Amino acid sequence: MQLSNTSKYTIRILAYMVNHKDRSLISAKELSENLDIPYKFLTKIMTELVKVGFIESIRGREGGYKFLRKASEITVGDILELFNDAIKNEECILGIDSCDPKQKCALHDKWIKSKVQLQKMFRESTIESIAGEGNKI
Amino acid sequence: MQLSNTSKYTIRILAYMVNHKDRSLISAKELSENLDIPYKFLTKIMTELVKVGFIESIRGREGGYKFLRKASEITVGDILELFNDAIKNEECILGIDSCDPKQKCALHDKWIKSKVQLQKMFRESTIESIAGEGNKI
DNA sequence: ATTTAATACTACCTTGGAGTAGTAATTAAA
DNA sequence: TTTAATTACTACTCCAAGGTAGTATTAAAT
Repeated sequence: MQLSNTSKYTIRILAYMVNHKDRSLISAKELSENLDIPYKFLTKIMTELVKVGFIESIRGREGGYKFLRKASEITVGDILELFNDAIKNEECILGIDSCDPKQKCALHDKWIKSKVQLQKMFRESTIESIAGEGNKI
Repeated sequence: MQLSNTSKYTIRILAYMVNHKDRSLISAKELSENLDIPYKFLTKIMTELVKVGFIESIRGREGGYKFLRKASEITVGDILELFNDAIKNEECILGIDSCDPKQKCALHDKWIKSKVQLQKMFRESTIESIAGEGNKI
């Protein structure tokens, strides 16, 4: 029960970029070293983030990445969605296909309560809120 | 963000066995068919459950499995522990090694709140409570 | 022009979870 | 004593996540 590394990395990458918004471009090398993420794996993620439009890339010497969207408009939930890592709403925690409000599995109601709280947390955690306040990244 | 199939299957297997406690033995075939779990994968899990002492097996014709422990004394949490599927208490949700109360990651406090609720739910959900009440299994 | 530092692309390797196949061992029934 | 029905064991396959390697492309600095 945990997030994928790709999601965890992405959250930290975007938060780092927002924390250094003053600088026009940030390189993969800097991100890799400061966030302790394997360089090659990181660049793979970055290319994906470029493709979905979260960031922009400038190639060539002195190149790097730039955060494109508003930090207050991207949430942890969005990132989890992107990497298919979110908690699916229909999905029964015990994997029972036909589990629904009429014929519930034993954990149904309790799980919904936890699930709603988790989803709320993910949805309300913007990159902006994660970046600021001297939080560890 | 979900449980492993092995954990899901095990919860349902044990609940089914408790629901049929009147019968002395239950076969892998019956479990596989009624719970819609791949036969070979199920027997692999059963052997594991025998090894950790949750159930007992009788080999040979007319053989099968028997629930050994008290249904009120095995929890979903125990099962998640068994398959290394539980939420680890020390583990930062963003995967930051040095995340602790003194130097927190941005999700730290919110995550703890959700985590505690989840752990409580898993710890309080005994096989007995899952089995009864006409719940879907 | 050449070099250098950067991103992008293609192809691979590794690991663990999930699942399958075949056979051995066991034991009651026939 | 043979057969049938069961669990146990060994050894695989398949797939996706995580990660690595090498090369191509780009563009500023020299």
